[in-house]
Amino acid sequence: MIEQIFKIQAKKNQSRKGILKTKRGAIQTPFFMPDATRGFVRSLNNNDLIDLEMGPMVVNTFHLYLKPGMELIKKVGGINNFMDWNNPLLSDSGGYQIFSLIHKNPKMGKITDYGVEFRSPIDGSLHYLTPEKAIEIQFDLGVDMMVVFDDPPPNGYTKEKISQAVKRTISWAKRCKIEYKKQIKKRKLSEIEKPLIFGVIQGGKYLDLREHCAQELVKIGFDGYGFGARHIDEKGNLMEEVVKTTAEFIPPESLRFALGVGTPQDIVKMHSLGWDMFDCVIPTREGRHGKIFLWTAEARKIIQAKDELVKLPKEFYQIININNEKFKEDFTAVDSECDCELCKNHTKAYLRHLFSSKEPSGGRLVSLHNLKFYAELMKKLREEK
RNA sequence: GGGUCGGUGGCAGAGUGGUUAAAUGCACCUGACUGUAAAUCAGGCGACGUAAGUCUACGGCGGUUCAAAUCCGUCCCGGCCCA
Repeated sequence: MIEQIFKIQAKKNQSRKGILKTKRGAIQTPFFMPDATRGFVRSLNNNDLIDLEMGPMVVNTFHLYLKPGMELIKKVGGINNFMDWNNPLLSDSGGYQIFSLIHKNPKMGKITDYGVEFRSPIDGSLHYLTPEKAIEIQFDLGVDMMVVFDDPPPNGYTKEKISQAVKRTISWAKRCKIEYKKQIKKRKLSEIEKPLIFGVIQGGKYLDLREHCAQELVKIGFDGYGFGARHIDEKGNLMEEVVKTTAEFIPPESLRFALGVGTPQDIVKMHSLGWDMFDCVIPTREGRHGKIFLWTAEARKIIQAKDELVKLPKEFYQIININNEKFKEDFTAVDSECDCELCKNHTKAYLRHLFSSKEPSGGRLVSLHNLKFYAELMKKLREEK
């Protein structure tokens, strides 16, 4: 009998809480992973991330394969060693780069049913990624959780084109699973040592395509299933019905990974609809750009009082832009109730000065604050009765 | 004192008769960012007006011209060279 890797501890309506076991330790769900795409969370260091107690991070197959390259990573015994990071890691497969590089700019590569030719954003050189190769690289990285190579089309594509991407995603998922088994055998990995693997459900806004994709992936069998492509519409609003129904296509005992999600609001909503894992660049990227996430006074009270977060008003937080002129002579703290490095030590006026002077420590301070905000949010979701 | 080059929007700096409210960069203001080609990108940036538009502007004043930042005269200011 194989030990259960994901144990649901509590379930309320559709949202759930549980414990996920990985080779580098257990993780309570729901959780949010900061993106350390190239082996680092921009502007932060390991101690920052340990202090935040967020758990795992996300690294990227494509970016690490390009730089520093797999030869070097194999030499140091994997990406955890290279990063000096002993907590779990999840690697994304490079599938997203089909969307972010090629679908957005066809000059960046070519997609075929067999694999994908990428042009390196670093030096323009050509690289070929197949489902098999993406899996092999992720084994070489030595991560705890990996993702299949998938094809995430823009939501604006025709149903026919999205259907084609679904077909490709399913076929690639099969090849990934075969390669996954092959690698485990080849590397003689035990049940405890083997990484978890996630399928990714595509289908855009079309429920029948999502359903078909999910069914086929479940047949192949994965430890968890991701929501692929964008979960929001052109206006940035959550595609609630699609997200909700897709979760229902996934067996309850499997993990549900909302890739690239998202805003605090989207995370809360998707968790309430049955999703367990999240990752996004928003807290760090927007942090580097001067956008600060702040609890409203009311939400802060609820957070501290251990009330139900879902009962919060729709706007439980606000975002300020520290670059705005109105903060020029604002000598108050960003958030007087927050105990992060930024809020404890600096005024808004000083932080604005750091940004105005293009001093990178400004972006670092806000990234820290924003991740703390996300950490508090996730903790709150886990504490919900 | 003589010669010479020059004075353009917050700054730097193009433009040498009409296509110029004036390139470009910086600064400044605002916005975007969702499995990171992003310490990036987009828009705005003389005044008044929602707008069409109107007015005021290229050191000062005065000319030439249908038309001047651009040509002429003169004055003021600055750099360099000579005495």
